[in-house]
Amino acid sequence: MPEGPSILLLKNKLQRYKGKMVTEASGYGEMDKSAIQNVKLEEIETFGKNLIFTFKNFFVTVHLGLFGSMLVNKRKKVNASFALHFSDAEINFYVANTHFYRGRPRDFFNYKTDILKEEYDGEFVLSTLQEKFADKMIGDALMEQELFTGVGNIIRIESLYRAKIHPDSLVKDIPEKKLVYLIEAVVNYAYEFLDQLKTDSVKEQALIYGKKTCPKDKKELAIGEMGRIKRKTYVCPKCQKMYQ
DNA sequence: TAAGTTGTTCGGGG
DNA sequence: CCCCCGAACAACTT
Repeated sequence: MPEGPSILLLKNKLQRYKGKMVTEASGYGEMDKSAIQNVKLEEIETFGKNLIFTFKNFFVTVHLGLFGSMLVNKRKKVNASFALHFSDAEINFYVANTHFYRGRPRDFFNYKTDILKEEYDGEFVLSTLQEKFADKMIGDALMEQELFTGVGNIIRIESLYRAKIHPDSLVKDIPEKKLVYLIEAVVNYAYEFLDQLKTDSVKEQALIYGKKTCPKDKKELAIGEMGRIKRKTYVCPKCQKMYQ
């Protein structure tokens, strides 16, 4: 279910639990939950596709993968993999991967790469992209969470279309101006995605993701796996330039 | 009904 | 030691 914007939306929904006491944690996940007992939930944050629950000396990340979901004060038939309990409420996660960290999130995660954070730094992303990912195809590089934290398949497809770049173009062959435009398009579209989630219209409003033809000239899209990554890719071969 | 999917981790081989 | 790739995992929709 989730790319970065979906996780940010979940975070926003949970803000009312900030400052509340967590009475206990449960779930079949293997993470040690013994420290999460009668502790105050100090912050709820995100980093890319991770939801972060911050306590005084530790924090827990929750990642929903492809099939995960969250319910507040409701339960599914299947067991939760992780749950936080309050005196009068509960947050349940299904098919979620969790990690326990001692310390603070900022000491572990580089907020400069998170497409939905204030601290996002497009210049840092650009220079890292050119230095460390020059020989990769841009369609693959966009999925690297250490560089484009929070980008998933939909944001990848849609931002490449907006920037008119073919995903199989090597980073080193793409003019810097185009990369700058792409990096801006990623963030702009991520915020559009966030808005569209509120009306459940992400797929409807996508320009080429899940579509058969290009909205510009109604020509057929190329659809299939491209690059190294095993994800379905949508491209308009006419609009999106292959740099080489 | 079987296939497809907004994702990551792990381990083996090169 | 690093990179690459395939397998594994899981639940829900069409």
